[in-house]
Amino acid sequence: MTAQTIFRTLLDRPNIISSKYQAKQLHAQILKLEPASPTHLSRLISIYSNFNLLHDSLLLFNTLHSPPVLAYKSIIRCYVANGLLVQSVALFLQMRASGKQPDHHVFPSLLKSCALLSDLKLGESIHGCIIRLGMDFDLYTCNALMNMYGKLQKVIEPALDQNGSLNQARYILPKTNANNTILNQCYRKRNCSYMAEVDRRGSMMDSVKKVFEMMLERDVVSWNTVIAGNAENGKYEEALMLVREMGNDNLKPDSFTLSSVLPIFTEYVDLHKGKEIHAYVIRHGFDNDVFIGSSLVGMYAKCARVEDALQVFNILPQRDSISWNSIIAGCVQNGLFDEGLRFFHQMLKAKVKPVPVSFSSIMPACANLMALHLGKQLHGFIIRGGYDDNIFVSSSLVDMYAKCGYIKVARWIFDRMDVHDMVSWTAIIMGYALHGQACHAISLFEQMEMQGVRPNYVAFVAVLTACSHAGMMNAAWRYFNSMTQNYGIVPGLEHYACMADLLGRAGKLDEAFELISSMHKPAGSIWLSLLSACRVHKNVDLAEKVANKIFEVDPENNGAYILLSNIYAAAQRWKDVAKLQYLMRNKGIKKTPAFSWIEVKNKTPVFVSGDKSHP
DNA sequence: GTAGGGTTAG
Repeated sequence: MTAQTIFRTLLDRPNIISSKYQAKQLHAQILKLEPASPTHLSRLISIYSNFNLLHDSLLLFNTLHSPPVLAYKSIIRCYVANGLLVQSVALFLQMRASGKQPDHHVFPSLLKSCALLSDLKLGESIHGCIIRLGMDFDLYTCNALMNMYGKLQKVIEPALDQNGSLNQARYILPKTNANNTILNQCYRKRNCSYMAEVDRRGSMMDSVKKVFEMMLERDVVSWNTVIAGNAENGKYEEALMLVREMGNDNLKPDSFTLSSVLPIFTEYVDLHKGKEIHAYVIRHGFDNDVFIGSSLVGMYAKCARVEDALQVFNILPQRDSISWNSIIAGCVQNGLFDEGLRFFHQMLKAKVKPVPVSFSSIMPACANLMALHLGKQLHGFIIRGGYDDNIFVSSSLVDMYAKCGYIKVARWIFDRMDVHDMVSWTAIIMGYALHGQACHAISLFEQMEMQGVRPNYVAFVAVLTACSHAGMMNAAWRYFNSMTQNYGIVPGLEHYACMADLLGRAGKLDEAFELISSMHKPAGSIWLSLLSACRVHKNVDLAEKVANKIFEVDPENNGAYILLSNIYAAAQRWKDVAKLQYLMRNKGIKKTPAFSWIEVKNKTPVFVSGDKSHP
């Protein structure tokens, strides 16, 4: 066999080339032997682009006068893999202009570009092109189409208002990561005007369904794509139904299916179903899968099973930044702040680069520990790493500074955010509420409503807390009623607690009693705040009634015993005090002293009740 | 051509 035959064989079967080094060797040898033909050069480009060597591919590509489809396809794929999305679309247009017929290898990467650019119009026109070329029955192309529509739904749906038209302020343009700024800006301008035209002719999930139903053959990727599309867009029952249906095509759930399904049970806080999936994972040998590992950690953490989450994390054979984030968030969400911080440090030590999620997961630990010093250090890290344009990161910073006592810094960060979502509004409103600045809190709440951002359950907790701290009874009732009437949110324990607290402090004890009694299942904690109001307003009769309510639902509530005993003492009913203390001794009830702490000048003094040791 | 993790709660 001559050298030429060997190289031709290699070029015909590019899979034999197994490293970048081999690819470059082959290139060098071919250059030495003969002037390479466009076909051979295209195959080399294809090999280079498979190894993601964009620079080498482009150098070769630019030597071609009329590049063959294979060369175009390889460069487009390589552009997308390197995040040069605008360039990939531009090259596709150039290819069409040169009269080349795209084959079915071109579209999957191109459709991925549309998804990453969040450009529905472009995606739909490429879909049209696919249909005209008769490629709408190609398996890979259809899978990519479904993926694109599913991803677009996820970005566009939340930015649509009630009329189905796009709210520009809520539509966040993706970062195109292109190094050609002018091209990028042109693209964004075009994209904006396109997006403004979007009317909701039907949801993009309908398009996913249509493509799926039209397909002649479906493989496991097709099923996984349509399952993930439904799961990511909150259509949980549809997703689970599809998992059951894929068996009819003789397909079994694989690791992709499972990591799309697990977050559903996490969302449902369904430990039982989650464990069933865990068992399936173990039986089918998916327990080394880092994707599934992260989902399992998240599922156990959400179900308050931190021990199980830790166990899954500890036996993971490999960890990436997402599995670290899962365990960090899992600890923090369950109140294990120090453990969360320890994992964060361990992650840095393991040389895993933090991502925005790492910061938004760890920051609540600083906020709840009121660890200002640490929070500031992380803030520095965030600024240096350029993570501060992330809405999750900024919201967590607003919350941290507010909780650590720096409401002005919190407001400064809030004002410098590009866009505000409901959570960032809620964080700053709650900040003002905690600082007793109800006017600011209420004014911001109204600004939020005016900007068309719908408050949710937590946002009402924030504004009601503000009212309650400032004794603003009328405003509180207005918001409490507006919650159900205008937004259809059923008031929960926290909302009732604010109202009861407010009524109690104002001395309207009977009204408070009535309000709490009207609740479905009032918890002990809410009665306790009324009991405390009874003490302030010296109403012993009601206090006894309230205390009995607490003992009914929570017989071990030591706060209730202490409060009632104090109320008796204040009324000089010493016999009742003694009776109560006898009862407490019998039941083994002891009050754990509460304490507070605050970080001042890098020191954290701790206070107990009546403590005068710190000047 | 397909997957996992995040901010707000007296």
